Amino acid sequence: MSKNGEITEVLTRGPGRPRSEEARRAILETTLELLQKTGFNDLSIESVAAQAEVGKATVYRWWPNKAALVMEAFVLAVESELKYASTGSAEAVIRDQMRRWTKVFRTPLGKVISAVIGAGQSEPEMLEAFRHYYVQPRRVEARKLLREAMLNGEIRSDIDPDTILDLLYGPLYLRLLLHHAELTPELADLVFDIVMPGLKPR
Amino acid sequence: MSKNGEITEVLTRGPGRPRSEEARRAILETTLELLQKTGFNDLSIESVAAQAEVGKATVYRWWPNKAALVMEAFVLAVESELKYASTGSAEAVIRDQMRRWTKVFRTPLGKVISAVIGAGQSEPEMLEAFRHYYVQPRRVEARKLLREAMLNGEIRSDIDPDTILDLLYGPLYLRLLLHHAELTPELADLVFDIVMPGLKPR
Amino acid sequence: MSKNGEITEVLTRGPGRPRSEEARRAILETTLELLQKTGFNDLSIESVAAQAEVGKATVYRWWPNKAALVMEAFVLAVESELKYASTGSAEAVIRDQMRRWTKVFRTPLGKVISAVIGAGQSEPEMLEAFRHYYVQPRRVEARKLLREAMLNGEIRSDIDPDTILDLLYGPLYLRLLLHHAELTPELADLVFDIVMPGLKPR
Amino acid sequence: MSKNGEITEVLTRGPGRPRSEEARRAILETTLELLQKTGFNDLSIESVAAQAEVGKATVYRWWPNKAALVMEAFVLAVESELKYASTGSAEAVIRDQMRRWTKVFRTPLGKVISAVIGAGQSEPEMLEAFRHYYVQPRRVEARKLLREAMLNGEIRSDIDPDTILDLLYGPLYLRLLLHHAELTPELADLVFDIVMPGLKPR
DNA sequence: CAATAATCGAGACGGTACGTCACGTCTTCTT
DNA sequence: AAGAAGACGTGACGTACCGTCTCGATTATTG
Repeated sequence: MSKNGEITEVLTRGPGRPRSEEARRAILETTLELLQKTGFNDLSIESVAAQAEVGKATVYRWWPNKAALVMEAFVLAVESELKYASTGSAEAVIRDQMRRWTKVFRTPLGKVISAVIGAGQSEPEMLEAFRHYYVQPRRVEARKLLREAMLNGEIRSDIDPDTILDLLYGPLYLRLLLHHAELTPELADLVFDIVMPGLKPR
Repeated sequence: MSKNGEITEVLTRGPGRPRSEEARRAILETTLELLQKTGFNDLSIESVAAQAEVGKATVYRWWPNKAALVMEAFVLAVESELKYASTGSAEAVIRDQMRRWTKVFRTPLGKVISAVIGAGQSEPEMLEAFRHYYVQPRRVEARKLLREAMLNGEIRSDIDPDTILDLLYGPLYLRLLLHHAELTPELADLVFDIVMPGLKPR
Repeated sequence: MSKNGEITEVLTRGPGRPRSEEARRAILETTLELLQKTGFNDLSIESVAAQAEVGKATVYRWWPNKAALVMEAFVLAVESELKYASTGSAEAVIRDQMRRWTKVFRTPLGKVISAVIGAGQSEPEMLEAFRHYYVQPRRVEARKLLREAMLNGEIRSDIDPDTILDLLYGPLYLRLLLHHAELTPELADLVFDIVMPGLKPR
Repeated sequence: MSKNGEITEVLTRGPGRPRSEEARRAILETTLELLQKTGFNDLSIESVAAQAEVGKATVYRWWPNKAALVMEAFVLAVESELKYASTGSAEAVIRDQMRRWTKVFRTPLGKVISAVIGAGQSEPEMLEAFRHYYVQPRRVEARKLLREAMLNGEIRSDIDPDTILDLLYGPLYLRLLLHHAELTPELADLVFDIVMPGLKPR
């Protein structure tokens, strides 16, 4: 993310004016706003700096390029969304996760996520960051539950849990990215109900 | 695509020097080449014109912007790939289609397709073109087979055939776009085998 | 001027469609019109062709460049103005010529003439044409009269007649080109009256 | 000239990187050089920027168009030439000025001046600048001397001093612009000698 | 409490690509 | 053959951002 991790910044700080937290926030918020409004391609650092009322060099001092900036803005937008807790059986939790996703995808954040994936097709580190900061953290719990269900004999154990998650989320992502059909909680249920039988042990 | 459809161009042509087919081909081929090499973002019309040894104005005369140009180049690249024929049962044909896809996605064309979808997140008409020129033509046969299978009672008839195709192809697209795992014919088989049971009539 | 002199064109003509006199006239008239309206720099052959409803190639077929075209338009505009006749003594005739000039300079033709001289600062052949088609023909009579007056002892004979004409017309041209003061027949008289004493034999 | 007058620029300067004096000089010098080499029409801002090793935007930041740029270059070239001093009677001083002019007109600066007047036929503000920055400053002294000579009864007082200067310099400008005869100090003397008798009180 | 140092905003800098316009040439059909 | 129509490669136009730089001003730590 930013050049200095938070810990070192607090404990040992050299002389000189400290980084303006206000500027940082303004830049990231403006980035998110413009990202939703104009998309990744038309988002210029020039316009971020102008709208955030910040010097252009201040942006470049902390983020090496547009991708890094957008990435951090994206992470900021997405991290607050992680605080949830589902309870119940493995199947109930995953089904609940999937439903929640379809709802998140329909907020402005959905536009940000598809913009990030889109930009990632040109910028590999963008994609890497998306997987690292978004996909993986969200799969942790589901993966654990799937493994437990495999041990319990509730689902087939000859398939990689991540592949199962690809099967469940792939159709949702497809609609997010291709816009050829609506993305609804009902679709999440349908996908889940169709895929599950195939996961039962024979 | 181009301003004049081919038919009217042949039958009734006004005065004036006709469009140079050579220039058109050079531009589209160069576009494809650069698209694979540098991606959508770094592809500049300036460089296309230079490498195709064509005036920049000639590009702008026929394509209003980069998206339109890339779109037509994409269609050109993709249309020759449509000529195939699978035979057998509905399930056999669809399984075969899916396997073939995973192979196409690994050629340079795969890079073009993901670039198009990526760019489409910023440019709606790009996405529209992708759906219209790529997705739909390829789904025609599968959709027909699925409908027949529904009538025969081989698969559930309470699901939209396109949604079924989303279920089958979504996981493949996910790997194409997120690059988090490999895209293999075996994956196609696995997806097919897991999804199919859920489609059987209860 | 045009590639083929008029005589050969009439006497020996090859096969093929003859040159369109209508197009020629339309081009030259449009040129004059645009020359007065927009000046030499902003006059484009593209716009001449468009406004004259003529193919661009037709312009280039007969005139090698903008300068040549403007030159011929200028000559056309100016040649009708040559038909006059002054009578009387040398001094009376020259004074009359000078007065007439100041009047011509104030018509739209004056704008054309100053545009031609202006353009001539960049294009030598333009200047050459101006001198050949405008200045020289108009000086013929005055020069003859001056020489006679020298022989008669009315004016000094130790000065080149053309230098005398420079003395008389220089101040007028200066006002035409610098626009720092008005160009009036009275000025012509004043210049004449001041210069003449210095031309009397001592 | 430039957007900020020099005085305010020194006294009160806003924030931001200050204008590069080096770039300014390089641009103006390159402009002068190209103006003499290629004339006004063929001088492109693109080539000025390239040869001055300066971004094109830097030129456009400070000069709105080619005319403004050439004008300031012209003023720069001409202002150093003003520092001279003639002494003696009114007639001696003016004669001396005229001779000096014919010499200046034959240096590369002469080419610049005729280019400026030529361009001025299309661009009024160019002409305005020429009169304001070149003609007027140079006429100040001569005008003063002429007025004194009128009061002393040495020359007619019924003629506007500027008209007298038109009479003296008109013939010189005519040769500068029409190139039909050489521009020599002897011509300056001849013009002076012929015009003066007509200026004596009757 | 000064000196030092890193930050801030502002904005100019050398560049690159944009999309447009006119150049002068060409290739077609029509007259 | 010459006409109009109009596409061609070329190159300059004026604009927008890029990422870097240099200012004066501000805000912290250090001697």
